[in-house]
Amino acid sequence: MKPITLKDIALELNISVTTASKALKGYSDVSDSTRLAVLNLAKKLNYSPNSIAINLRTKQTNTIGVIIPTIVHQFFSKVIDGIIEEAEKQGYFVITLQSNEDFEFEKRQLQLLMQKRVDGILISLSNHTQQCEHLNEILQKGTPIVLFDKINKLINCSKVCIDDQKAAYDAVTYLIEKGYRRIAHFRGSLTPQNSIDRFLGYRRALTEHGIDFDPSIVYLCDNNDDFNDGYINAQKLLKERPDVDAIFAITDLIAVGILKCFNEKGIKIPEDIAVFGFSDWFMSSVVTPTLSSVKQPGFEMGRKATEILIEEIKNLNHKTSYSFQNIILPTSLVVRDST
Amino acid sequence: MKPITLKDIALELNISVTTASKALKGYSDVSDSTRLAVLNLAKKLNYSPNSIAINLRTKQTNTIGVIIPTIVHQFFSKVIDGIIEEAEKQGYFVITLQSNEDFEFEKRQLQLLMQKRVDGILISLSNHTQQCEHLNEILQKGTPIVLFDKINKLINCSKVCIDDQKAAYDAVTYLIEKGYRRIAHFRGSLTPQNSIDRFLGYRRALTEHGIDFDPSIVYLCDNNDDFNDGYINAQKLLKERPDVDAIFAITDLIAVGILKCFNEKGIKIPEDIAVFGFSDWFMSSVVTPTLSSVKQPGFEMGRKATEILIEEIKNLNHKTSYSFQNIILPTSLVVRDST
DNA sequence: TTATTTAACGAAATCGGTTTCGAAATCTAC
DNA sequence: GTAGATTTCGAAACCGATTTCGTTAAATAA
Repeated sequence: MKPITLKDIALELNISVTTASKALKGYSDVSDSTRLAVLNLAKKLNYSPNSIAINLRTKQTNTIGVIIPTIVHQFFSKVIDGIIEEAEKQGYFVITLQSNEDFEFEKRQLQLLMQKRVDGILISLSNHTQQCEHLNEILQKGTPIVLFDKINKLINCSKVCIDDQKAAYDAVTYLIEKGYRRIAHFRGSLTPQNSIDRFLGYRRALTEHGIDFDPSIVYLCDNNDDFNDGYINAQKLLKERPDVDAIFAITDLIAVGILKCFNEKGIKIPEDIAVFGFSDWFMSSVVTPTLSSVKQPGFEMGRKATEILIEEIKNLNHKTSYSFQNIILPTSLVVRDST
Repeated sequence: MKPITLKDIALELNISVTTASKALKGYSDVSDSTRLAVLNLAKKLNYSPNSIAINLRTKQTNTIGVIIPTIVHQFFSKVIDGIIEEAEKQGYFVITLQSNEDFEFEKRQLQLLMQKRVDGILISLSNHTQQCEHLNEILQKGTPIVLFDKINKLINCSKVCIDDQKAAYDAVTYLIEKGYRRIAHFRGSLTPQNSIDRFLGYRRALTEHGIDFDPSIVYLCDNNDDFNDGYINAQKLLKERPDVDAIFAITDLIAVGILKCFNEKGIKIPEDIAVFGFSDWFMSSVVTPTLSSVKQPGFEMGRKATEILIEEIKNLNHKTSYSFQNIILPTSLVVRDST
């Protein structure tokens, strides 16, 4: 019932706890005979060192904390997958918390992780996070943070993300090259950086290809991940602007909402109107018609962010200096039937 | 840079660490003046007790471990959501690991969690887990385990799951009542209990409604979550058994694979053939036609399993006895256009 | 005045390891 | 045979908090 401790081993072999510890850790000032005896008994008793005791002494928990807006989300679950895989490879555990896109919640979760004394933190900011004092405080305390996906350029730490503006630019450029001219944008809420960047990429693609930017065909979807927002705005667009021949949507969920509306109204995709999504959820490959989308490397983003974070943790331990990294992961277009 | 400790507070106030600790924990043998001084200084310095030190002394980590086959899976991410929410409410952290449906991996992950000294473990068994010694060992050591979703009845611990057989029975009964007679089953691999149970429910529904069970229209999908398995077997079925008028699929992913095949071949759903899925993924509400499915309460399953686990942890701490619980959560049918 | 509470505090042990430092015992060299 | 080196070990401090137990001084009771 009670876990085996070094004391048990020492007692059994009539040696000190010190010697038992040294034997297991390969110190040279232990005779071969005692070392062997300790090793054998440890194996026999299935001894496993109390990691909490080690944590206390080394001030390391081998644990990293992750905060994401929500876990029930294809993209974020892929990120978590990448995080867990890389962390495990390097001997770290992962504690996941959700911010529910709420700034106060996010602050609280960071507090909890700090109390838990995690070695480092990975975070994708909530859409309502404008200030960054709560993150700077933690950085000052010497706990490394790596931002991913939804980042804030003002925070002085490593970051892993995609180039949202370029990705959007590429998608819209593709539509233009396909011959579409009246391209609407179903944008996300106004404050998040990636929502802004995708909009900017959309606008730049238009202007650079000699198409006037028309703000009246930019529809606002307050919630990036609510397919009803896509559905409802699609109805609106049909009434208001029948001249639109393509839509670039901020997310696949919005795009799928659009598809549903069009399917119900008997509007042909992509003949009457084309639809381009963003994120390449699995769903997009099975809806009708299959949805063109921007492929976002979720797994790799999680993996890379974790790699950088653990690197920084180790550098801090060895007191070697390092500089922050700013990784932009490549995206690509997945062209399907909807365009 | 360095976290504030009790020692810092004691030093500053010229009192002992003991008194500082007592002041913070509300002991009565501390004068009001010193108590106030400690409390004020603690707040001023933003003192937060070192949880690792407390963990070491109390032998509690306030952390639970979770092992699931894969996190990139709508059902499991909902379960995790429920787990995290309930755990957080009760002051626990959650460490998530994946077994990748591999028995050896599962064993290893359990070892890791035990080394980490988690207070309890939640696990959904991999499809290749037949033996249960690795779990019994842990239970003997006094670490509570709660099985969920993919359980093993032979393991003596609490369990939270659905009645797969009844859920399948209900779905197939619905099809029969709708007038379908030649109902095929796209079953999952042969060993997992829920795969077996859903098959048994299917068969029982047929026989109890006077329809002969025909093993030649039971198609094997080795991987429950590979929609290609559904796609390929659907092609096979079209060639071999054009008389089939409905399919009950083991998962939504398989069902969506079937839909894709039928859509491509121009087969009308549900007129020519109906399709019923299982799990009610979000995807099912947006494919064409929308897919009827069995609603599986993922969030509630995670929440309830966590509630039971923490209850057991607390009972163990207080040395009060308790008995294992066996919770069967209700399922329901979500009827859509595919039937 | 003496005996007995009571209030307020701190030394020390504890949790389970790690690491420094010193000591004893054995061995080598001259 | 003795000085110095080597081998092997363990006492003690430490990580940071908790808790038991004992001590001192003041307050109360007899």
